[in-house]
Amino acid sequence: MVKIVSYKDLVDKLTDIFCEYGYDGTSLTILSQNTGLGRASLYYHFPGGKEEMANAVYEKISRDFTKLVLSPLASDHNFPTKIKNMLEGINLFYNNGQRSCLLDVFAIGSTKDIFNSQIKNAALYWKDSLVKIIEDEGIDNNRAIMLSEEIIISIEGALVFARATGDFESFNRALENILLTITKNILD
Amino acid sequence: MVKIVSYKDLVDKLTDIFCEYGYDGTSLTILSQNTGLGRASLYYHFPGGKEEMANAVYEKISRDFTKLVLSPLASDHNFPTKIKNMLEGINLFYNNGQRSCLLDVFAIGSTKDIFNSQIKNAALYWKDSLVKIIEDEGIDNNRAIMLSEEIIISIEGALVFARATGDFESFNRALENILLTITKNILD
DNA sequence: TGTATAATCGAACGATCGTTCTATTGGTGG
DNA sequence: CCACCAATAGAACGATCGTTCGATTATACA
Repeated sequence: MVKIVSYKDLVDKLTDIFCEYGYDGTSLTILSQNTGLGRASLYYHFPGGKEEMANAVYEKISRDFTKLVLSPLASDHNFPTKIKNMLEGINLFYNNGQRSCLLDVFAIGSTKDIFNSQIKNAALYWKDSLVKIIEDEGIDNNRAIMLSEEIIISIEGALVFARATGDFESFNRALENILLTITKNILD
Repeated sequence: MVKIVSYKDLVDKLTDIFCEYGYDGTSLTILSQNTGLGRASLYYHFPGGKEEMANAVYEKISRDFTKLVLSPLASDHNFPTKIKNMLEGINLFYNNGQRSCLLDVFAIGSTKDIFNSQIKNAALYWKDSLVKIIEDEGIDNNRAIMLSEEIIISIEGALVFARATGDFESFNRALENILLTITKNILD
């Protein structure tokens, strides 16, 4: 186990734990054992307890998503490069498809109502960003919306499929396939 | 609330509850309140307790999935009809995309290890069924595999996207789009 | 080196967990 | 009408939940 020596390490570890057990399935005992910190020590860093830990994890992955997935779309590279960089960011964010639970953890159980609107906003912002750069390539709005949804759907579906089957190489294949399909559809 | 008058009604209700709260998030108190049955009464029907209830729910949705999604693929209709019937089954199974949690509930938390292999088998069997009927249309194996994965990925992704955004009409649009794309790709 | 404070910990709290016990109700066949 | 059993429910069990307390150790600065 990687030794925890900083607050960042701690949040990283908490992320792994919540992903593995889910929010409701993660007990303070599990958190204590897997971090190596006593229960009271966890409350020293997060006075708000389990909910504050989940918030810290959510904020971390929210920042990661913005940095790795959204910011490439806002760069001034050409269209294929934007998509390519986004897909590479996706691969990093989801750890080659092996970390598909990031969304599920917060979309299920006690945390559902808390994070629902934030997840919705993130999904819609992602979609709008895609629509925008596709329209910039001369595609009309309706078709840009359709293509954008197809991209996101393919990515999320590839995650679900990879986890369900345990075939994580299918995730990389799916990402490559998306790049081929979208550039072909746009730049025909 | 629909009154529970049979064992089937009870399992249906349990399915709704587990979907809403997740396995770990579903307490006996919640189960008792939402079914209208006392805690001990639930144990009369399910001596194995919470885990047996989850098993009953899983077996129910497993039967539903076989009946609604898999059996259309094994029918003796022509190819487009098979796909069309499967997609209609998907729409019923997932309740117009509003019940996307069916898989997630069992793929996360305490139930993960129990149902992992069964979920994997179901996903692979689904894929193999698709590969088989696509090959029957004269498509070579590699391309049939690719197309099959694309279909499943699009369906699962559409579920995730619809739930994340709350836009459940997008689910129906995605299903229609799959039907168009696949029949066009196969019967060109 | 002494001291303030950051960081840790085990123990214990009340509440709730899943489960079981004992008793009571409702319907059905003799 | 009674006897039997399916089905119900409330109360209580030990265990674990998330949380808090009091006290101890490590660290950094004067």
